[in-house]
Order: sequence, then C-alpha cells, then structure tokens
Amino acid sequence: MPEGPSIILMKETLQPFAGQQVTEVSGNAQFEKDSFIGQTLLEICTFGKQTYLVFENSAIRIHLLMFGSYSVDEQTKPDKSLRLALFFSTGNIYFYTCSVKSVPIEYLSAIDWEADVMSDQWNPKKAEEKLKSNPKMMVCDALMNQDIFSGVGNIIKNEVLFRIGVQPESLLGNLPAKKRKELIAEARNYSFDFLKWKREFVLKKHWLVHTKSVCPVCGQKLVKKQTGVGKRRSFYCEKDQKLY
DNA sequence: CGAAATGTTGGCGA
DNA sequence: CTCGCCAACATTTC
Repeated sequence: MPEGPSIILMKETLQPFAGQQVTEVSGNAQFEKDSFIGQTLLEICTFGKQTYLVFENSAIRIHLLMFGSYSVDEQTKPDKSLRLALFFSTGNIYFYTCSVKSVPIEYLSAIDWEADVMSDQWNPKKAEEKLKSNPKMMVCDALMNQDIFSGVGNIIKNEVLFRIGVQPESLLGNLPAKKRKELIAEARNYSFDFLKWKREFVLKKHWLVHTKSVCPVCGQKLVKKQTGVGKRRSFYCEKDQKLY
C-alpha cells in the first residue's frame, strides 16, 4: 500500500469528506480526539507518504507505515484494531495500523512541499542540489531519503534504478550529471506510472525487477541484496545496471 | 508455521 | 550533546 502514489489514491477516496463536519471520533490512537468533534475538515493534504487532515487550528497526521490501511463508509466495526475512526453525517473513515497524531497548523508551513515527487510543486533543481551535496551517499539511500524524494518507497527505488541502469550501491558523487538527471526525472516519472497502474489494479504486473529473479532484458539471474545504510532489499541486474 | 516485508521512530551506546 | 545503528512495532503473504 503505502508508497507516495498509494497515498494520492487515499486522498482521492477521502476527498468527499472535505467540507464536512466531524460528529464523532474514536479509535485507540492516543491524542486529544475529542477536540476535533464539531470541527470541519477543511482540506486533505499529502506530503510524500504522509496525509494531513486539515482543520482550522490543527491537523491530524496519518502515516500508514508498512501495513497501514483505511476504509470508507464501513457499516460494521471490523475486528482488527481500529486506530482512528472519524464520523461525519455523510459517512465515516476508518484507519488501521498506522501512526496517528495531531499537529499544530503551523507544522504544515514548515514542510518543504517541493521535495514531494508527486506534488505540482516538485522541484527537480532542488533535488539535484541535494544530491550534489551528498557525494558519498549511495543512490539506493538517496531515493529512499524522504527529505530528497518524499513519497518514494522501496518498490519505486528498485524499478527506477533498473530503468536508468544504475546499480543501487553506486555513489552519488560518481554519477555522471546525465545519470543524476535521469535519476531525478525517473523518480517522479515512475511514481506516476505506479499511480496509473495502481489505479488500474495492474501494478504488480508491471514490476520488472522488484521481487523478481530474472532480468527481463538479458535473462540473467537478478541479484537480491540488502543495500545501503537503510539495509533495504534491492533487486538488480549486474549486467544491465552499472556500478558507478 | 516462520520469515520477511511497500516504513518510521525512539532509544541506546560510543 | 550528537551521531549512527538497531530493535520495536504490526499485519499479511508466501
């Protein structure tokens, strides 16, 4: 579920509740839930993998982490533990296994929206500067870095690196400028392909290397390895992806 | 059934 | 105090 594009889909699902007034709040999330009763959900904002339900003076920040999920207009209360339920006169929203907290409204203005690969405000120039200033960082860590490519997750990382033919452990400082630009362009580009495929329920079908064992180009066995500071699994082809 | 995984946070030791 | 590493968390799938 929860890489950036999936969060965009969640926002679309929740969008009908914008403008509606909260009538009841429940769930096991620990924060001052009652203060939101009677408030109007003004807007739903996403930043990378985070979602903000914006109210007048504060916002509820949702992060689905690895296994989070949500449902809308559930009729019966499901047995899995409910982290947060928001009730409106028009329906309800349930969130499960996620991080939920309330943040003051000023928190939103501190966010660097230009770092979100899914955003209209995405700023590739800025991303380029960040990459240049971290020459010793591995590309796999750079892609997973939420301050640089907010919204990119492990699946997107693996697919992007395959598309541009770069081995995950390559150092940013060794990348030719052209490759660096491709990295930035594809991080956004692939995220939108991901969104499109996810919307059509055909995402997995389009995975070229993630969880795969054979290179779709040369047929050679793919390498599966924990890479980078983050020690996240990478799938790559030693022949088609160059180590810089 | 055990292990691993789309992710982040907090805590610990150096 | 700061940095870096790692365990913890929780659910689903293979």
